[in-house]
Amino acid sequence: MPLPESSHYIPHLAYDSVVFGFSKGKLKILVMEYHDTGLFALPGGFVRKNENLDDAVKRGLFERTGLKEIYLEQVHLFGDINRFDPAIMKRILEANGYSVPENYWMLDRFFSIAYYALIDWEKVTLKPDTLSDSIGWYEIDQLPDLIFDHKEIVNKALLTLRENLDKKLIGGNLLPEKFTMNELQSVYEAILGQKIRRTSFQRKMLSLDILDRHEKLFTGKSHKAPYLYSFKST
Amino acid sequence: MPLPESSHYIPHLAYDSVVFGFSKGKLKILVMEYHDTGLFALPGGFVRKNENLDDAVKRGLFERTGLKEIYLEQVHLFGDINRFDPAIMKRILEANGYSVPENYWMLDRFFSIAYYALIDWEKVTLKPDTLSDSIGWYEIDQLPDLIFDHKEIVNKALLTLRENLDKKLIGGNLLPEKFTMNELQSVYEAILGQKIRRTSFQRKMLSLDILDRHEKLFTGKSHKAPYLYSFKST
DNA sequence: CCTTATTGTTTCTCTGTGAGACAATAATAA
DNA sequence: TTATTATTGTCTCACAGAGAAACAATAAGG
Repeated sequence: MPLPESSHYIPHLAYDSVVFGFSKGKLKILVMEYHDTGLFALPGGFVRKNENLDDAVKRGLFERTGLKEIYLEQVHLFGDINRFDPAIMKRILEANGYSVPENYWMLDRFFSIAYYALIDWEKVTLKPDTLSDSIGWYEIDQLPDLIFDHKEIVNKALLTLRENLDKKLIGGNLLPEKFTMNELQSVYEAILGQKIRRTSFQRKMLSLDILDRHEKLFTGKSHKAPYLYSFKST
Repeated sequence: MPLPESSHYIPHLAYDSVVFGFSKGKLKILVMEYHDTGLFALPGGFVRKNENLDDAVKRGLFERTGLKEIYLEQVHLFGDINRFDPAIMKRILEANGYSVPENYWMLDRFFSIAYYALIDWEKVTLKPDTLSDSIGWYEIDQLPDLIFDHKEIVNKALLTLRENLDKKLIGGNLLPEKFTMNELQSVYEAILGQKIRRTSFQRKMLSLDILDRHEKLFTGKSHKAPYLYSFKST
């Protein structure tokens, strides 16, 4: 596969996505590792010249997760001069066997538009892109060192997610169709990074009138079985 | 003055700023009118190749308002293909007497990063840029037709401002150093677009412990004089 | 049938807000 | 000087929502 051509993409503009998933009570994000470099980064990419910005992000996420319908929110455009380091980009490309021309476009200054995505962890089929040999889930507080300002991007995305937690119905995007109140509470706790009072949370969620109650979930444990809930479709 | 050269600026990326001011009880924004076109637009500009994004926005606002220290918040990156219309840009340039080359960079597709700014209306000295013959204040609900998607940018900026109203201490940036509780309430009402209960507002503001109370303001009206307040510096 | 762990609900308290009442007061009119 | 008027600062009462804890229901195991 040849090096991507400048003529196909908008120069100086990249996107980086913070893909949140939830499993085993922990909030996690997707991180890629580039071939033979030990460098970790957020899944990102470039915008084609005839492509809407949002579509570019969706395309990148589809290629890596197999998901077509993804909940997306824009976070911030990072545009400091020093956020980008062409030496690192060159190292990544060369580690993949490319010989990089002197003024190759991917070594220029880059702005990055950050998005966060919320996905149901179970529905994902991970696939590394051509430059990387792994893509995987990392707990939010156990991330490896990330290139450029990607750590800052993660922090800003998490902050934005927290601010949106009450305004937008976020829980549903990180859980399967049906879930228990306890699971929903765990999602909120993982996002906020703190414990929530069980009874208050249940009362509030039920009073919002956004949940449908379904059959009970019998887990085999020796105690009362919890109800399953789903978010109302309308 | 020659046409701006492509080599000095980041291609495909512009910024547009929604500059909020407050006077006579109304929320207003700055709008420019381009020479001999009848076209109105938000004050915007381009990012120099060796310039931080935030600095570019500050530079543009300084040139038009004379203010160095401006409260800025990023709003959104607008990146749909169809948001930009090269014909309009060509018309603006030609109305200014330029002959525009075939593939001139300013006719390319543009992304626009939107910011809002909050300024003290009294401190501003307005100055149109070279392409426009006027820059002035317009009430938020009496804007002229704006080019491209600038109306949408205004709406999004206002929405973001509302969401930030409680989190960030916004009132102080739109008022002089000292102000009455009534003036502060008017700012909140103008931003929210609805009346607020006087007593609740006063009680809440005072309980937040963010205001210093100063001397009374004697307006000459025949009623009790209100106190002046300022935001605490720390 | 009793125990255990967890869930769903209820109760009590405290805080903050909506709504309105009331007192204070700066200038004007009598 | 005194009464009037408009607006401000404060207080009171009612109500809604959240924190904290108690209590009842119940699925499985012993």
